[in-house]
Amino acid sequence: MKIRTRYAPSPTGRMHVGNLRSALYEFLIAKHEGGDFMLRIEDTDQERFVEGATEIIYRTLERVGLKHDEGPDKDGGYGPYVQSERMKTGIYMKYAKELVEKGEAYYCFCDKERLASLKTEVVEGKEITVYDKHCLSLGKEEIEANLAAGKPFVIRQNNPREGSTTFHDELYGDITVDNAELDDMILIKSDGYPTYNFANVVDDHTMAITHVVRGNEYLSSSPKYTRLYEAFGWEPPKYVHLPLVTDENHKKLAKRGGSTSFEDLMEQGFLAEAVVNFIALLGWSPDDNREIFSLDQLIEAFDYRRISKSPAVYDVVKLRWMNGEYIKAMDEERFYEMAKPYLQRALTPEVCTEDGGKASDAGKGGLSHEEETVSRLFGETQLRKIAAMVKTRIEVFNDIEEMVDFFRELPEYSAEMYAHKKMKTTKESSLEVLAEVLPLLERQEDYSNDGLYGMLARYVEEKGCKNGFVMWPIRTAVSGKQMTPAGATEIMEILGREETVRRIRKGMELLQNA
RNA sequence: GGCUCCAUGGUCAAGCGGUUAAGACAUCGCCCUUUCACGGCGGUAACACGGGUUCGAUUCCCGUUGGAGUCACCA
Repeated sequence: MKIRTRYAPSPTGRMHVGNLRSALYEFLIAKHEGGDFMLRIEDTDQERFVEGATEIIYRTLERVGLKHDEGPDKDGGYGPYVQSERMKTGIYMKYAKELVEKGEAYYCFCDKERLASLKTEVVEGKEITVYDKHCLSLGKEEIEANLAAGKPFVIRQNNPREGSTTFHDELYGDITVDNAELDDMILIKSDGYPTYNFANVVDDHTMAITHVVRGNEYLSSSPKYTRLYEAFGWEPPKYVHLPLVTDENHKKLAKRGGSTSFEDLMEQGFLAEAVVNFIALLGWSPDDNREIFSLDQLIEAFDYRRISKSPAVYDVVKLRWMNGEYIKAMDEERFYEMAKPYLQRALTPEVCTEDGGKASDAGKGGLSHEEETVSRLFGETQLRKIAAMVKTRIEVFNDIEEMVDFFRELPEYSAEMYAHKKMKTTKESSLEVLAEVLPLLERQEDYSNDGLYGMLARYVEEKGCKNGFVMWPIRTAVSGKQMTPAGATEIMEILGREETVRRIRKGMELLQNA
């Protein structure tokens, strides 16, 4: 039988990496065996609904390449695919009533006050209530009367108090729970909407989902679902509960708390492919030692039996590393196009960016003011050179700015930076070198990297010292940085003679006053 | 607290009765080098504990401890 899986998010905000990983695994499980993957929007909670959240879901799935075979925008004959729309068809109420008739569910008219009086204890700030089946004993007439009077009601599942319920999970095996543990959960809310729990079961069944894949926070409520399937006389789907993705404190990843949403990651300059690759390995590993996988390779390799059972910490440091690997592997042109906006932002003089509005207003067709300035100071050729320097050294695009901002403006730096034990340089030796090199630079005709390097190499030879002895102070003077994405002469080539000379003079000044 | 699940280095993890217990990230050191980085090489670092079962347990069973999840008219 063809596998059918679904991703069933509720539109309540951005997608965090845990959600995204569920979607990915659901997609992979289906696609690995040529099955179908569908998208169902679970918007039964009108209060938590966030405007635009559905669009975020579409955009994110599209961006990472998880194409759904069926969904709100792609009817596969099992629609509608949005729960609020399904509700209009009366499907949930119909099934709920079926259960009521079978004695597997019942109307409940208890109000908030009565429910509150049921609260037994407070544990870790959470109130624990167990419904006492009070309304189960209501007579038919009473129920009819209440209904006729328009009294608000919910429909509750009627779980047995005796015995136990067992369900099978593909990863965790058989799990058995005493029925006494099963609360009579609400199926239909007083606003007429189904609860997640109920809608889920009805939809998964009516949409012919074969594998229910979800986070293992649902593991403990699964017996209730199983009871529902049994009550209906439906065959339960195969369950695959996924190990949790946690934060560094080993707590379940929450929407709030840290920037763990996919959108955040994109804003920080991560690549969608790298994120997908990384989260695929959070809870799953291939049967070899490979770590870099494209989505297609994942589909090929993904055997869900190899999903682990223990939770995985979401480690941004490793994600950064992996992103860096993807950046290094990118072709030059694509990298340049992606890096360009970051470079421009970093290289544009403050004046132009101080007022963002102005900067963009200035662009009357063609180049914006910002682009104009950048192209004047750092034309296309220069930009490309800088991009190439930075490519193998960054992990995320946001790293660019800090790495290249010195091109725009020499930062304040300490004279101590000139002293480097490994290079055997001191402040004195540095001053001497700078003073000797300055006239050579002023005279230098070929101001290319090669030309400059050749000239300095001759100077080094005459002086009879090591390369670094000369290069270190020069690089320090022209960059003012401990670390730069390139060597001294490459930097000089980009800065040009005038600016280099200015910066070296400044360095000498700094050393003289030190 | 009840219930459920989980347990190999700091992190991701391989292992599925007999291994010098892989690999990756991080970290440390060395080499390379026009600093750093990149790259190359190497090091430190783990089977939570206690009982069984077995000729032999990281691996199977039980318990302990620890961690997590869950206990809503949220999903």
